[in-house]
Amino acid sequence: MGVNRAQPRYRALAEVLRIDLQAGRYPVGSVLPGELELVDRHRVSRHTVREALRCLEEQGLITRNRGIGTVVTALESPPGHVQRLASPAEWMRYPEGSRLVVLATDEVVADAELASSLACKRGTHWCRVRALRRLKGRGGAVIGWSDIYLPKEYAAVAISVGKAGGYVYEAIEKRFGARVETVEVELRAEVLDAVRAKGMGVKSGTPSLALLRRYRGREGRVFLVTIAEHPAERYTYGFRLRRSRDGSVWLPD
Amino acid sequence: MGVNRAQPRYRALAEVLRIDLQAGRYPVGSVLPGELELVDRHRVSRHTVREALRCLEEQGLITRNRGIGTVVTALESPPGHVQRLASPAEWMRYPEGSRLVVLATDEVVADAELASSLACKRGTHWCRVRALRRLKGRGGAVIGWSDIYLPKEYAAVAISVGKAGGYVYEAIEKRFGARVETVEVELRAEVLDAVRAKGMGVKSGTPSLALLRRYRGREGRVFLVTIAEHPAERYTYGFRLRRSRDGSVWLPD
DNA sequence: CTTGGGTAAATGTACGGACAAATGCTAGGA
DNA sequence: TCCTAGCATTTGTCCGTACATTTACCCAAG
Repeated sequence: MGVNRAQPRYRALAEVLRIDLQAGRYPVGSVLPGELELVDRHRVSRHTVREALRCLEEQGLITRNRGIGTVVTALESPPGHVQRLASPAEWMRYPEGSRLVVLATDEVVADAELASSLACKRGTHWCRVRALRRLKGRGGAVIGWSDIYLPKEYAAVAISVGKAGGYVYEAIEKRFGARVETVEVELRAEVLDAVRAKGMGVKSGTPSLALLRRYRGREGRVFLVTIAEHPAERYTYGFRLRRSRDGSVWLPD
Repeated sequence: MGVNRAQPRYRALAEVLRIDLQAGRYPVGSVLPGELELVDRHRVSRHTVREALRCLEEQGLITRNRGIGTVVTALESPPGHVQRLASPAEWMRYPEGSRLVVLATDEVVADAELASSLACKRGTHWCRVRALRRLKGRGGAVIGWSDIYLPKEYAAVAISVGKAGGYVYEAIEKRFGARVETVEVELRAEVLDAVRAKGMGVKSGTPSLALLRRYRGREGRVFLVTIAEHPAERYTYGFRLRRSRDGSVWLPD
């Protein structure tokens, strides 16, 4: 059993299924044959089938739903050049850790631009917490400016921002019994406006990394949006990836 | 068996082990008890133990080595606030795909600044390929500028840049029998210099997302470095994450 | 027509066993 | 001394089985 094969069976099966997928046999949104069906077809154990499906799941090609089946979510990743790295990555790791220092809490009404960022209608009311991100320790350097937007009904958690550990979204989950299902992240370069530049003590017009995170619940409801600005001279984001066992994906190191 | 538990056993075990780790019982670099040992200690099957270890592996806390054992690689991620998202993420997905159009290939000698980017000594010689990234199709918009640096001994693959699909690092692997083990990614905001601004047809001084990727082989040897610039007005990087089954990590959607 | 329960189907969890493959170490021989 | 063969240890792969949990669907009762 399992002697001297170049590739383990589950990986070979994953490869076969991936090729089937990309050949159009199972379009996006369709349901793959059940695990037991695959057991019969390929004459392997269910364990092997499940390992194979796990491979495809890690590559983001399928999702598995109890009671429903295994659904195809993508056929493949577009052949970019060097760009496309399927990469588990820690998002935003600060050297030594950092903390938020709240500057102000107020209520704002979304204008056109803000509405686009918050994915809401113009005129919607939000609770906004403005804060500086500093390195830990007395007099720690300011490395960023965060604006945290909460829907009015969650405004109560505003006071917990900057308090001891834990994420804002976790505070909302705990307090209101909701659950964040997805996060949308947007990243772009900007030049700092005067207010934020002054608040962080850098020159107005400094290039800055703008990082937006939009937390959504089950039906797409927006729970929380944070917009962080990091001046180039104060902060560079970096991480390292290593190859997974089978070489198909990149993992954080 | 397995009736009405709030949490499956493997996840509970993962939690226990994670707490042990963070309590300092197994310092970074140390070897965890073997799987069979954990089977005895916790009175569960090896399958359950392995699932638990897989959880910890996905969180980046351990790595498992056949014949050696399970090694602790991290105790935890520093307690940021909203920032820290353990997140498998597709890195750089362009809308509709894009292609590289090579502008020039030349040889450069690393000055102090470049040496820092390329993680080499000053005075080292590199083969540099300069290229524009455009959306596909005739007259596709220019969305970025890439500088690709190759060590002199790999200069032969320079001609394959921009040619049909596949990554540059894969070309190196195939041609020279090497294997990329890790990738370091650095991200920051910059203002474009005159040359690149002109090349992309934007105003000099435009804010730009600078993305550096440093590919390394087994002994840390640098195989390839790419530096991509994306003007803010031309490109925003975005992706979506969803929660993993057990809620411990974020996966690409 | 709506609501409820029951059933079938699908994946998830968990147990058991066995052998393969990689590594580190040791003992023995050249 | 050095090198190799072999052994013990550890994780990887693969098989089998059973039951739990979730979901979709049908059908009967109200």
